[in-house]
Order: sequence, then C-alpha cells, then structure tokens
Amino acid sequence: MNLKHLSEILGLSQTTVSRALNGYPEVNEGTRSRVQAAAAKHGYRPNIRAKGLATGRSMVIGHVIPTSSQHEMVNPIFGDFVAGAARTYAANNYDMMFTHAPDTSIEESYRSLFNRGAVDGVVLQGPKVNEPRISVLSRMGVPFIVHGRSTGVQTPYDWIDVNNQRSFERATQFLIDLGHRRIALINGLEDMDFAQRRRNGFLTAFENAGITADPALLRSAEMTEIYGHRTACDMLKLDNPPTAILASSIISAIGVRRALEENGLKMGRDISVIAHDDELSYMRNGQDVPIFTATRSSVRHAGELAAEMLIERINAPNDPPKSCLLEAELVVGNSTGPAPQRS
Amino acid sequence: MNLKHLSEILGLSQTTVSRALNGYPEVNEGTRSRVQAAAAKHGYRPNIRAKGLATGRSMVIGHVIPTSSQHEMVNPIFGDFVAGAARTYAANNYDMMFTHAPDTSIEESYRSLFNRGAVDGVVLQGPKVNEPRISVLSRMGVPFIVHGRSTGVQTPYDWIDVNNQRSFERATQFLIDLGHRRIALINGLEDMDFAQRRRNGFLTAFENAGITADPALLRSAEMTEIYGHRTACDMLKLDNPPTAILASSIISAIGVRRALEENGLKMGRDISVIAHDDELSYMRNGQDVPIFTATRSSVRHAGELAAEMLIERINAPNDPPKSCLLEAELVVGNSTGPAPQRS
DNA sequence: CTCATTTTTCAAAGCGCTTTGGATGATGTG
DNA sequence: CACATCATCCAAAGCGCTTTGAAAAATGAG
Repeated sequence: MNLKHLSEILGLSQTTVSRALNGYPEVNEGTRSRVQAAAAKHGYRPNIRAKGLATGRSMVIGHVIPTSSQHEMVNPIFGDFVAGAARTYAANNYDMMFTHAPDTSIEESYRSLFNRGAVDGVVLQGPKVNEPRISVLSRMGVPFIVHGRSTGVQTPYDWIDVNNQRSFERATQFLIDLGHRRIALINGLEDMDFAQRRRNGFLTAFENAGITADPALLRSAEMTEIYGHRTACDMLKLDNPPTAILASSIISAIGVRRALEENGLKMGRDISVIAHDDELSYMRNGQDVPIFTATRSSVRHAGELAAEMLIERINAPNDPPKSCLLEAELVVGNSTGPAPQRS
Repeated sequence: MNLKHLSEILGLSQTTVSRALNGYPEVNEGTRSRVQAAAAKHGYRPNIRAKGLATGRSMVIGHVIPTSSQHEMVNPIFGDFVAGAARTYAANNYDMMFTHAPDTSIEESYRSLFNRGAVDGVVLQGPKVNEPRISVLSRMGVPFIVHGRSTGVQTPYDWIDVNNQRSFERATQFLIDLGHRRIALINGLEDMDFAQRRRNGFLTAFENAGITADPALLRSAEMTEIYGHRTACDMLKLDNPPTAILASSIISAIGVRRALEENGLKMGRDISVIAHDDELSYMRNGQDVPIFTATRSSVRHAGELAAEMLIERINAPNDPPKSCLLEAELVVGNSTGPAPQRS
C-alpha cells in the first residue's frame, strides 16, 4: 500500500493525500478526515526512504561505535546514556542508528554515515583529550553533540558534561577533611578527557591542602570490576597502603569492595571508599542508604538532555554553540569515615 | 557529489558508473578503475536512501525496545548481546537501528518499522512465555530471529538460546550433591521465558533427588544488584534460611554477595552461591579463579550468532526454520562448598 | 570484407514520496 | 454581470539511485 494506490482508492491526487496526512492547511477538513480514515483502514505508512529522499532528512540520529574499543558499546555507562537519549528520540520521532566503525577510519565512517544521507545528526561519546573526531565533524558541517568535552580542541562545539573536576575535587576534599592523607585514585582510561578532569580535581584538592599525592596511588584503566579489584589488591600490599580510595565508577568500586572483603577490611572503618555514581539502572548505589559515599550524576538524564540539544541543533543549524554543565551531587554513605589512627 | 555529477565528470552514463562501482561484469576493466579512482578522489558515496528506494533493501537490522520495560535497553546483558550482533552486522555491511516503541502498540511498531521500509530484518529480544510478538512478525513475513524461545508459541521461528533448563538443573544437582537441601532460586522476571526454563531445571533437580523445594525460597524480579541484595537479606532472616543460593545473573549475585558480607557470612563456607554468568564485559566472573561457581555462556557470542542467522534468513527467506541451542558450561569456583552441618 | 557475435555503453523508466506552479470552481464585490 | 479573491485540488518535476531494453563499438568467423 503506497501513496499512489491510496490516492487511487480515494479518487484524489497524490498531492492532496500527502498534504492531508502531513497536516498542510490547503486541504478541506472533510477531505482530510476521509483521507486519514482510509490511511488507517488500509494500514498505509509512508515509505521512510522515499520520504527521506524527497525531504532530505532521514529522521535518524547516528552513534558511531569504535570497533577497537570493543567495550564501548557494552559499557553499562554507555548503555544508560543511550537509553536516555532513546527516550528523547522516540518522543521526537527520531530513530537511532549504530554503526560499528574501525578506529583507523573514524573520519571515513562519520563522513560516509552522514554524506550518504543516513543520519541527520551524530552523538559523539567518550571524547578523548584532543579528540580528533570533533574537528572532523565540524568541518563536515554535521549537526553533532559531544557527551563530555575535549581539552585542547579549539573549534567551538555543542557539549554536555558533568563537572568532573569540581566533583572530584570536592570528594577528595571531603576525604582530606576526614583526616585522610594517603588517598588512591582508581581512574578511567588516561586518554579519556573525563579521566583527566577528575585527576585534575583530585590533585587540586591535594594542592589546596598543601599536601602531595603519591603517584603510586594513581591508576587508570577501563573501569571494569576486575580492574577495581586487582588495583585495590595491589595497593593493599604496599608498605604504606592508602586509607581511602576514590573510584571513577561504581563498577570498579564493586571490585574494590570485593578486594577489601577478601582482605578482611571494613569499608568506612578500616578504609574509606568514594565512587562516582552514574546512577546505572542495574547497579544502583543502594536504596535508602547509599552503599558508597559518591559523587552522583545520572548519565541517563545526560542522555536525555544530549538528545534534546542535538535535536535543537538539527532544527537550528546556525544557532551559536550550546553547552550544558551538570553538577554532581555528593551523597554521603557509610563507606567513608575518619582516617584510622596510625598504629 | 552524486551519481549524476560524477558521471558527468567522467563523461560516462550513470548506468555505467553505477555498474562499475557495484562490480557488475558488463563493464570494461579499464573503465572500472577509472571510475573507482574518480569516486575515491571526489569522495563519492551513494545516497543510502536512494539506493534503498531503488533496490528495496535498507541494509539495516532493527531492534525494537519496549519503552515500558525501561530497563531493557540498559540491561548490561542486552548490551553485551547487541555488541556481539553489531560486530556481525558491521562485517556484513548492515547497520543497526533501535526503535523505542510503546508496549501497547508493539505490533504497530514492528509493522511500521518494517512496512515503511526502514529495516530488512528484526531481532526479538527477551521473549516472554507465549510471546505475542512472534506471531505478529510471522504473519508480517518479516525476517526475524528470537534471542531465546517462547513456550507456548506454535508457529515455527528462528531462534538461538542457551539450554537454560539443563544448565540450572545441573547447577542445582551440583548443590544437592554437596548436601544442600534448602536452596534458594533468585530468578529473573517470572513472565520471561528463560526464567521459566531455569525454574523448571531447578525443580527437576529437586524432583530427581526426591526432595521438595520450599516456595518461600523462590523469587523472581528484574535482575538488578539491589534485587539480589534485598532478596538475600530477606531470606537470611528466615527461621530456616537457605544454605545455598542460585542467582540468575551475576549482577544480582553481586547483590547477594553484598548481603552475605553485611551479615558476616563467608561464601563457600557458610553459604554457597552459584550464578549464571553471561560473561559480561564489565562484570567478568573473576580472572583466573572464578568469583562465583557459575553456569557460563557468553551472551556476546550469542549476539554474534544471532546476527549471522538473521542475515542468512534475510538472504534465504524460504529456508526451513533454524535454531541453535547453546550449552552452558559449569565452572566451579570458591563460592560453593559442602552444606554446613546442622547446629 | 561482410555478417554474426560479443563486449561495452547508454537513455529512460521506475522506486515512493514531497513540493512547485498552476488549474478549477466557489465566493464576494462593485 | 464582470472581475478579483480565495479555498481546494491536481499534474508533473525532482530527490539519487538501480535496472531494463537497446544501441554502438569491437571482435571473430567465413
């Protein structure tokens, strides 16, 4: 059932039927309802490709997943972000498309995705420091939004981000105020921009307190449970183990907790732990009482906002660049306490 | 840069250029390389919508996410499955599209997604018992594959599934052999087909051993960490608490572990735990030594296979229905041990 | 050198939609 | 009643590609 067929059935032209269905004013209301009824009756649905061809819009938003970082797509944080975005897309009649693209040709992928008319806009996730993809997208003139920011990139661009620096500074400050001096940072991958900012916040708090951080207590890697566990185990074996640990993700914090448990240590008494809590749906930080003291910011909500901003951008390509900086909340649970006295 | 323009530059017809680029034999090899060179030079990329219009194929696979079960898309298991599928899609030049569809009109969504020509095939995830979507898709004649199966559905369909019944029977048997009699099952949502099968396997093992399961020890809900924690806490408060717990997901098992820890119980000594391990990338079940004794089956791998099967189906719509039953492995870790003696 | 055959290329139709630029008839005005 | 105005509707062009049916050029056989 296509437009032509439907218009024949109705004894109207394709023009009129098309206009009736798309809400144009130059069609008699009686005719319009007749058309709508017939469309519903015959289950008519405009072919999205033909529509796209004619209008030049695809009503699809693209997310390009690097194949190399195998884990990106599978990262629960990524998942929650996308779930948020999907909600907004649905509300605005956009579909969401994923393309797996080899890292080597990320530019190629974006270019082909957009040029060939598959998507109206792109979401760039997990920006690194000096992220090259940003200028690629800028040059191409594709509407896009970055989840996060990229230190070192000069071109202006739309972004939404959590104030990572401030929230980690605050969390570190909190631990210092509790008397901790040996604090470990179990961070995300070093080349990720958010990891840098968190590290900066961490170090700033140390500076402000006039103490120096021990490089042996700074680690970074992909934020899995295993990584949190292994790193914590390693650190506990040090001659001078940390009295507090700051983890960049609740997932690695779970690994940390496992390590502590295995070593017979009690969180909040023997050692303090703060995690960054993205409010992952399947990994909530407790119910009433938080499991971990945490810097909290819903990544799902960020996804919703990002999608909104992107859609705005698509509708107004020439507006000045927009950005949105979310502040993380510091929620205090039982995983933190005063630094134990030196024995 | 489109076909017309490119062909003008080359002084050839659109036909020839199109054929040269698509590898048709009726074009001179010299011409072909000339065309390819020009295409590369000018960064020509066929418009995917126009191509789709002309060929009737979209080279896109659809995944429809129910909006109601907010968590589906965000479920790490879902994520890993999709990541696997994405790999296969990429290798076969398919893109992947997600649509958020209201539960109420799931049929509508499928129908519109497919009718309007957006996708060439659909992956159906998380089938329930008597899943209505299956017959919808069958009737529509859409190529599709089900991840899981649906008890009660008569129409034949393509599926890929883990042998849930057998693996849970085996795991339960294993616990019974260790002397456990009060075994809890912390299962997934009851209306999910996989949860039913696991439950059946669980009960079958009891039957085979000639003992009866305590209904108070059977629970089901969405498999979050919180759920695992809360349920384990509840059960430990019983007059006659379980000596072993079988968890349907490593995520809820982590919650169980937290509950045990809070209650000062040691896994494997005071209480045994077995989890189903989907080999989630961010939640590996330990490295060398498994954290949990587990029934193991990579959901990511299942995603890859599912995508392959779907693509085969798209290419051969009339082949007889296919299916693939994966067996889960039982890996033994330190979370299980002989049932403690009655005190 | 001619005619049949094969190779190579092309013009044009078609995929299903939107949209431009009229046409048609009804209505209002002087 | 002639003319301008407005509300409706329509024919046809165009979006960028593939593919059919045919023509032109090259090749081979006799």
